Amino acid sequence: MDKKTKNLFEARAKIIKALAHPARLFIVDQLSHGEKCVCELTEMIGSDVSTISKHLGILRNNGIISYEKRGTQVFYSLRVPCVLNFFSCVESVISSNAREQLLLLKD
Amino acid sequence: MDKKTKNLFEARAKIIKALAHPARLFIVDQLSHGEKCVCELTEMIGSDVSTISKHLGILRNNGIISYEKRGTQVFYSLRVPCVLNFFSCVESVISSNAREQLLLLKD
DNA sequence: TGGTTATTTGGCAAAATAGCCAATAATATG
DNA sequence: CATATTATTGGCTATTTTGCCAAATAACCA
Repeated sequence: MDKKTKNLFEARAKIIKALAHPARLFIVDQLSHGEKCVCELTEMIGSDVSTISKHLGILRNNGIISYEKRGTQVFYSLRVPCVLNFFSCVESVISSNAREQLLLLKD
Repeated sequence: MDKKTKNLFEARAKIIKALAHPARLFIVDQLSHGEKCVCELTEMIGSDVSTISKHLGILRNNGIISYEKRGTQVFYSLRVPCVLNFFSCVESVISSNAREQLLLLKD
């Protein structure tokens, strides 16, 4: 694999890795319904604020979400809505796996 | 976040995590052109066979690829082609980030 | 059967990730 | 200004992931 190809796939993996966490997927899902402040997301997820802030930082640094500061609050929104397309495919993988499991049980 | 929601997003993250590695993305990309044996993928990627085999195991265990044994070789193929849709979105994130970088340089 | 090739598995050390607490920064408000 | 609120950052430990080597497994062939 030449260097250029390697860089390409590393860049792609970096973006996907930024999404590869339950809390971060939940955040993306929530932001698809409109902007949310850190406190709202923290409330919903139920981890420490610092933890949520770090998750937001990962999504932000990878250009998946954007933010706007208003007063003491920071509001995040989805910058690249196409990531929502991931969900339907992931869902089909999950149900396909479940069907496979059922088939195996029949043996 | 209730338990059901938590489980849902954990299941989704597990699938996405399985894809979140340069070598594994490369494998998915290659398999989109047709089945490949472990030796071919190993040759292309240039890591140890055992490393490639473990990557394949992760994709396989998450239902993203399937395999068929023929003789001493094992041929892998893409089980859920919709994961290829990820690439175009990821690409748009990357180019959007690049444009953002350019804007920042102008300041 | 013995040897060869292809692949997987076990085990280990290094690196990356996650999540908490404490400390800091920024802004609003009395 | 002092204090409260909201969010980010630093630092730490625990956990997970990665990738190599060595060993085991499987199928083919002489």
